[in-house]
Amino acid sequence: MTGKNGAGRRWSIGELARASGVTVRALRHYDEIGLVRAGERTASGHRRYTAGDVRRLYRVRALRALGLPLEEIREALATPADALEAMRALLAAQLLELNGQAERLRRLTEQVRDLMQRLDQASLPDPEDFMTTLETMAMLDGYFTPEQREELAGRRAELGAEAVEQAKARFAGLVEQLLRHVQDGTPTDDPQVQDLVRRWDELGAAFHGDGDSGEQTAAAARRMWREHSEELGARLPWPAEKMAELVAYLESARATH
Amino acid sequence: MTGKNGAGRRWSIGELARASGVTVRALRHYDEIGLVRAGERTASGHRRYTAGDVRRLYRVRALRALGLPLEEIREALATPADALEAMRALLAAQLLELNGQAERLRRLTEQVRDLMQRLDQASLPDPEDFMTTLETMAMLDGYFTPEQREELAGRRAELGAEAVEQAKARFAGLVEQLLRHVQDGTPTDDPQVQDLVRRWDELGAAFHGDGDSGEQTAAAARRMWREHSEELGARLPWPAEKMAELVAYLESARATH
DNA sequence: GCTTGAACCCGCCGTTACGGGAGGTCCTAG
DNA sequence: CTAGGACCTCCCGTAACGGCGGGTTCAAGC
Repeated sequence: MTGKNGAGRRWSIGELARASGVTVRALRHYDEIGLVRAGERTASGHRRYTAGDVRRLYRVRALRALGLPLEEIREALATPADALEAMRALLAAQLLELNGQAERLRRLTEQVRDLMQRLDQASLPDPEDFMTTLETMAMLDGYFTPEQREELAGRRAELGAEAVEQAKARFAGLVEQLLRHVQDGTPTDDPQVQDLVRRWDELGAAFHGDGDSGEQTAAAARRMWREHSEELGARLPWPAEKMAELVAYLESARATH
Repeated sequence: MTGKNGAGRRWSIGELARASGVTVRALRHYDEIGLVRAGERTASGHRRYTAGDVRRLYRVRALRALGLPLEEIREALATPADALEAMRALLAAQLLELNGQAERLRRLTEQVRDLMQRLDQASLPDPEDFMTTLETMAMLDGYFTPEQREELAGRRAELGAEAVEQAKARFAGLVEQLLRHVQDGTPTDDPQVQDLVRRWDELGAAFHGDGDSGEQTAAAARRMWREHSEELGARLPWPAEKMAELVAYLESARATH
């Protein structure tokens, strides 16, 4: 009787907008990018949407509500055969994507919470301290993977605050002694120096962990020190250039096996 | 001795990019929007970053890594006094934001998973069926709040698949009987009609739930039927215009108390 | 001093999914 | 016949840069 597209209701863009809850602007956008075309136009150019167009719009909206980008929706709807298979693939991919996003969100939330905790409990009086913490965080970002950062944070929590303070004190002692050797020009293969370096590395290992992943973390830390000794040194009670020398001295000492 | 800004190292934009891991383009962008300005320029216009600029960059990167928009970072860093309080507020707001995003992600994931399940277990052979499901989902979106959708899904799961099928069958019976009354022109206050309407509403209540929230859900459903009887009716084994009439008939019957 | 390749400059277009506005045309009711 | 909606087509703006193109400038080697 009636041809496939000949008869049936038509919707103006405004009517369709009201019926579907999509804005007129968005409908025009979908038309423009060819996602949901108005099947017909009046002589004067007004859009006329057919029932088929309306159904397509609803499909698009459903997939959009799942968070899919318009481009992927178009591709999925463009597959006439194997439509179900395409959908399965699309949804599976989206599920992966969402899981990834959830994971990133989890990490971010964790970091923000951690930072707030430091703000609340740690050094109350000095804004500079906190700012410096921020700066250091950004540096760490470039060198450690998220997993490594998580491990480091976990290990610090595990050791406890007083153990960390104790380690810092021991670290300060090592720095003082080593700086004196640097000053005196003691050769790096001197047994005393080697012993100090060994204790330094052991101290670090408590934070980096052991085994292969611990070694990678330690390597990342060394690389960071090598490339940023100035900035990192500025936070310590010794002059930055001294720290740079010290880092070079340490590397040299380690190189002598 | 040396003035506050007179001495000290300067970084070219490329050096700073390599040292910080930020791209040259991003650095120029930060400069352009006034977020991290190069404190100096050479006579020919090349950017020279001072140590202060570098520190500011690291702060910005740290806050950016927490997901904060550049505009908020600028505002937070612009607060000289009360910097810590500003940080606290900033992070607290960000935590709320992240929680909101996580919640939306959870909902999306839930929906995608649900849809995949339908794809896998339900009507395998017909792509049209699934597409129609999609279309219906988009309609529901406009009428039910996320909470209502969740409740509806929960109640359906709770009732079980066979109970849902049984309800559908009873629903079909009611439609047949009511359509006959519409055909015959039975007045809507006829006791038989009123009884059918009562049974109809009871059937719906099993899905909508009871109490105030159930009534709101039911009202949303009625509104949807009123405004979309054509499209929804197209999925049922009765002609769409018959369903539109039926909806009007039902409304009239309910209006006669 | 000159050349040359790398580094740097600025300005502009593109990305997503539309929002919003300008300026003009069309439709329908009174 | 006129008023006021509804509709049309450009076009700019969004966030945070990426990536051109075309033109200086710098630093090192000869």
